[in-house]
Amino acid sequence: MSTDMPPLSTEKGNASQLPRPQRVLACLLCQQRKVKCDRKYPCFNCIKSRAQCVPATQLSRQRKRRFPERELLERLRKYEDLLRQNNIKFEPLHNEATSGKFSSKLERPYDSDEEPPKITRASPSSDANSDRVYDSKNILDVMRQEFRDPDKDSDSSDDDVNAGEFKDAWDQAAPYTDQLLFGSRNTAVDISTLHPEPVHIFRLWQLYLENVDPLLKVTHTPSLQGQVIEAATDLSNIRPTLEALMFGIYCMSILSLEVVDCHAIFGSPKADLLTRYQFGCQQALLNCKFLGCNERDCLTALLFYMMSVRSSTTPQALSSLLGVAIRTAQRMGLDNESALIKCTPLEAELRRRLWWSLVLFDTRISELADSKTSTLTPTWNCRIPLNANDSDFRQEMKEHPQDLESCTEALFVIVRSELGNFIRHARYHLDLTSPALISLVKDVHPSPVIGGSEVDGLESMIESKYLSFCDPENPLHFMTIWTARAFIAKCRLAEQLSKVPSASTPQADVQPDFTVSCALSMLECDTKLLNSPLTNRFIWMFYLYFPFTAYIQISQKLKRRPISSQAEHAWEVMSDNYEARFSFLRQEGIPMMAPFFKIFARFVLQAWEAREASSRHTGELLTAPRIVVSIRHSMAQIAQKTESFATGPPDTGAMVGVDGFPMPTAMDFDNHGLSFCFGEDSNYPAGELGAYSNISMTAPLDFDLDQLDWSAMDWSLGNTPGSGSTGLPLPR
DNA sequence: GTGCTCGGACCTTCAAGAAA
DNA sequence: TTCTTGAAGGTCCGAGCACC
Repeated sequence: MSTDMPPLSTEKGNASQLPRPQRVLACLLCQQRKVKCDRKYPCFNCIKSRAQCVPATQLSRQRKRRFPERELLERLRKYEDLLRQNNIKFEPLHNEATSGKFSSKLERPYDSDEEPPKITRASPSSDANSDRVYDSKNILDVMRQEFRDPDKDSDSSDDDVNAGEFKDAWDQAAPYTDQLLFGSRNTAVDISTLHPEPVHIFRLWQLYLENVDPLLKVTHTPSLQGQVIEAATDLSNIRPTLEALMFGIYCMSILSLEVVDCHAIFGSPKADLLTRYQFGCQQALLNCKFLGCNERDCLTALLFYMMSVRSSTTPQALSSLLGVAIRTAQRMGLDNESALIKCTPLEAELRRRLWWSLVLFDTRISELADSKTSTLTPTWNCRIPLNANDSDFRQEMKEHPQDLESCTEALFVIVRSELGNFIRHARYHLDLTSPALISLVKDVHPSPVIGGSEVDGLESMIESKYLSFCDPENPLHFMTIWTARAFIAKCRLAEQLSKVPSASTPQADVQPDFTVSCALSMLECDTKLLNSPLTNRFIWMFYLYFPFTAYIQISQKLKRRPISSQAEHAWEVMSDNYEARFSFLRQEGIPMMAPFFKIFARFVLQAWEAREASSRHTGELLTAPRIVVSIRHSMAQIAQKTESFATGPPDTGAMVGVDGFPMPTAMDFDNHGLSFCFGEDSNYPAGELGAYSNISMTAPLDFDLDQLDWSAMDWSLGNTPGSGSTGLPLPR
C-alpha cells in the first residue's frame, strides 16, 4: 500500500472510540490502468484523459479457510513415505519412526496426481432432495446401445445416431428460428452502439454487485468481472453470449435503482435506459440464437431480461416466455443431477442456482397468470445450491467446496431454495396443486413435535441451520431473516386454508384467529423489511411481493368481528405496513394504479365501516386508524381526478395527497406503478386464486369475491388481472 | 516523446487459529 | 482475550509497446 493512503490509527484505545476513516480507493480507471491515482475526484489522470472519474467501492473480503498445519504435515509425511518406499534419497523432516502412517495404499487418501474421488453428493443440504435420481433415457442413446458393434470399443461409429448432427441439420434447415420471438430484423442492428460508455459499464457492474447479485447469485462474479472489464475495452468484439449477459446485467442494475438515483448517476431517465438495454438484450439474445443455445450465460441473460420486463408486461405473456426458458433449462439438464455431475463443480453450481432462480420466478409468475402448471413439483432432482462463497469456487477446481454451516454470501439464495424445496414436497401444496404427485411426497423437514405441522419442521430447520448464524446488522442477513419469517408465516396461513376443501364443508380444523395471527406476522415482517435502511439496495425485490393476502385475511376478520382482542393491534399493524409500502411511491414519484387501489381500499374500508356500525349502537366515539384516513383521502382524490378528466384535459402528473401519500390517478397509470405499489399480488382479485384456486375462502373466512365487480375494471392497462395470486406460499 | 498496458513486487487489512 | 499468521484485496513501479 502506498504512503498516500490515509493513516489509520494504530492505538487500540483510539481505534475503539474513533470511527475508522473510510478507506479511499484509487478510482476505477486508475485501478484498471494500474497507475497512481491521487484519490481526488476527479483525479489527475481522469482530468488529463478527460474521462469520468468513478470512485471504486471496496469488495467484501471473502476469506479462505487456512490450510490446516496438521494436514500439511501429514501430507508431507505421506510424501516422505513414498520417497522412502521408492528408495529415493532426500532430507527427511520426519524420521522413520514417526512416518509410515500412510504406508499402505489402501489407507492413504488419493495421491496428488490421481484424479480426486468423484463427489456425487457434495452437500448435506442435498439430502432432502437428491436421493431420487430421475435419469431419463435418450431414445438415440438407447438405439446406439442396441446396435453397437460389440467388436468396437469406441463410442463413435459410422452407424451411430448423433443428436448433435440432428441439431446441426435443423439449424441449416431453419436458420431464422430465433425470430419466433423478438421479431425479425429487417435492418442490421449494431448493438455495440447500445452499450453505455465504459465508465458507465463499470458503474453498472458495481450496482449489479451491490444490488442484484447478492439476491440471485446466478453469476460467478470473480471470474465474470475480468470478462466484463475486458469487454468494456473493445465493445465491438464481445462474445455473443457474454454480450447478452452484459445487457442483462445493465437491465437488472437499472431496475434496481430508484428513479432519482438513476438520473443522478447516468443523466438519463430510468425508463429510457431500461428500454434501451432491454432492446440491446433482445438483439444480443438473437445474436446468440438463444432458442437453440445451450450456454448458461445466454439463459442467464434471458432470465435477467424477463425479470427486468416483468413490470411492463402481463403475467400471462411472461409466463409463456418463462416456459421457453424452463424448457431450454431442461434441455441443458439444469434440472437433473445426473447431467449436472458431468460439469465442473463451478459450472454445475451456477446451473443449479440458475435453475432455482428460474423455477422460483416461474412459479410466482405462473400463479399470477392463473396457470395450473407448476414447476415447483417433486418431479425433478436438482439439489439445493451449496452454501458457499464465490471465492470458494475456481474455474479449474475438480472438487466441490465444502458446504459451510455458516453465513455465506449465497445465504439469501440458499434459504430461498430451501423454502422452495419445502413447498415442492409439502403435502398441502401438492394436495392443492398436483394431487397425482402426492405419492412422491416425503418428509423433507419433519416437525420437531409429534403431530406437528409440516411448517413447524421447516421453521425449526431454517432458524437453527441458517438464521441463528445471522447478524441482523448485515443487510443481506437482515433481508434473509425477515424474508424467511414472512414466508413461513405465509406457509402457515396456506396450510390452514388448505384444510378447507370446499365452501360447503364446515371449518373443522381452521382457526380464524390463528390465520389472522399468521397474516399479521406477514405484515409485521414486511414492515420491518421496508422500514429498515439496511434493505435500500434490495427494494427492487420487494416490488414483487405485496402482502395482499394478509390484508384480505385481516380485513375479512375485522369485518366479521369488528370488536375483538386482535382488532386494535390489527389496525395498527396494517397502518404501519401501509405507510411503509406507500412511502416507496412518494420516493419514486410513481403514480399508483387506481383500479387496484380501489380494490385494496374496498377491503379495508368495509372492515372499518363494520367497526363504525357497531360503535353507533354503543355510542362509542371512534378515531379512524391512519390507514383508513389515508385511503379515504386518496379515494376522494381519485374521484376528483376522474371528474376533472371528464370535463377537461387529463393532467398526467401524479397527485400527492395532503398526508404525503401519492395519490392514485385514474388516467396516468404506469405499468411500473402496479409493481411498486401492489407487486404481483395486486392481481389477486380475479375471482380465482391462481395455483390455489381450489381453496374455498368463502365460508370459513367470510370472504365474498362476488363483492368485487371485475367486469367494471379496466384491465387493459398492462397488468391484466384475469388471474389470481393469493400471495400464498411463494418464496420471496 | 507521449501515452497506454500489464506483470508482478510490495503493502494493508483482517479473520482464522493458536497461545496465554 | 490477545497475539500471530497468512490469504486476499489493493497499489503502482517500470518495462515494453504503439503511435504520432
